[in-house]
Amino acid sequence: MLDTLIKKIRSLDNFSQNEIDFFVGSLEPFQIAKGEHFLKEGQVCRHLGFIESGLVMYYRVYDGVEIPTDFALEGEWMGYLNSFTNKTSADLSIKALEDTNLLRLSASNFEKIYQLQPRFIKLKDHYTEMSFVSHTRHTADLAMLNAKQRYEKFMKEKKELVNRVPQYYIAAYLGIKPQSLSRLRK
Amino acid sequence: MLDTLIKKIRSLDNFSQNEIDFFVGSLEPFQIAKGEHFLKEGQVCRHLGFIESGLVMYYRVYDGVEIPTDFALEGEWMGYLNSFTNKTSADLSIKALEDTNLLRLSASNFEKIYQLQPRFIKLKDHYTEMSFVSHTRHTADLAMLNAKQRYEKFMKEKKELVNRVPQYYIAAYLGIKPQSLSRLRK
DNA sequence: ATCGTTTCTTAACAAATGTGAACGAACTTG
DNA sequence: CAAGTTCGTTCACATTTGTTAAGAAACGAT
Repeated sequence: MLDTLIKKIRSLDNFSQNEIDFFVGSLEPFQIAKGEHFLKEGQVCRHLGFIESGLVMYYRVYDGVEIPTDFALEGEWMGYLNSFTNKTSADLSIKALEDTNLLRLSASNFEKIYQLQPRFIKLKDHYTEMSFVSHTRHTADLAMLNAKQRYEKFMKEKKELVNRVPQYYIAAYLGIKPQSLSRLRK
Repeated sequence: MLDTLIKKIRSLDNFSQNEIDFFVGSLEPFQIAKGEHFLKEGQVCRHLGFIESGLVMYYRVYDGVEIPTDFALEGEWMGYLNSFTNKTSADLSIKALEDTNLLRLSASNFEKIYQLQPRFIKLKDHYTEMSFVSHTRHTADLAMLNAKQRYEKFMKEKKELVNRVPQYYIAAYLGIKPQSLSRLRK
């Protein structure tokens, strides 16, 4: 999985082996047990994490109901960049839906990496873009498609999640009641 | 309106008068007529704009239908930061819903400002955060609230927009058919 | 001001989604 | 393994939202 990470970094810019090594050396292994939080609403996000294995959910609590806004799984970065960058308290939470192994990068280590080679900012910029684009897509889906279409699109585009995320979270993510999702599945 | 802008910038960090002057001097006045585009899908966003007067809409086209994802009005910054920062082609468009006056900041001028004082990056970081937060809120609203609740929330929180954005755009933004919105208004 | 176009409203009906309740399956915990 | 809990399914019924069509109102261009 580290290969994947390095490949991803290289694809962003032409970093030297030295720089890559320094970057990788700044990561620390970290585990989150299923159900535990990586980030809680109100906290400042002090790390980004590269997921080696497992699955996490970003969510917002609305009237006591957890509404997922995104998911991330092995081979992807996770964390709340706004909070990480601006040190503002997060307005959403991130928790593990499975036991999850991370390579964690602290804000202070990111600072050092940036001092060494400012082009590493591209990592953040790229990740911001990915995350923003995926969000506005989902928003447009919610605004434009009916429940059935949203579910079909989810099935088609998020195959990896279908059997790993509980139905009721998928339902909430799609803006559907669990019973209705159950009906659609027939 | 320039006062507002300067106040906003000062609120982000303790910039010197010199730096502020340099920043303001990098802006160029620019007009967009109602219906004209500031950015079209597929283009790279080469400017940010501070809106002096007017109103613009960010939108995505879905099956020939324009789905607004956000609005911006006088006193606010506009532009597609992902595209601006990463020089990637935009996956959404921005057009004026009213004749709009901007102070425009080009990517190359932003570069110069950043050379002078790297802390100006906070402008972008802050703006990214605002925009991301407002998006995930809207997403959660679409997923969680029914049409009536979404409309009521919009009426309450977006008073400035209610009478300036055409109904059918408000409807599309809220994920409702125009006829249904009309019914709700009674 | 007039004509043509676009936007908004209304209504009847159809379709989709929510609600509440019940039940069994699957998963935890002791 | 047993008991308790959570999760997923099903159903009947209520409510919301979409659809189609028509006309009224507002807007723009000549």
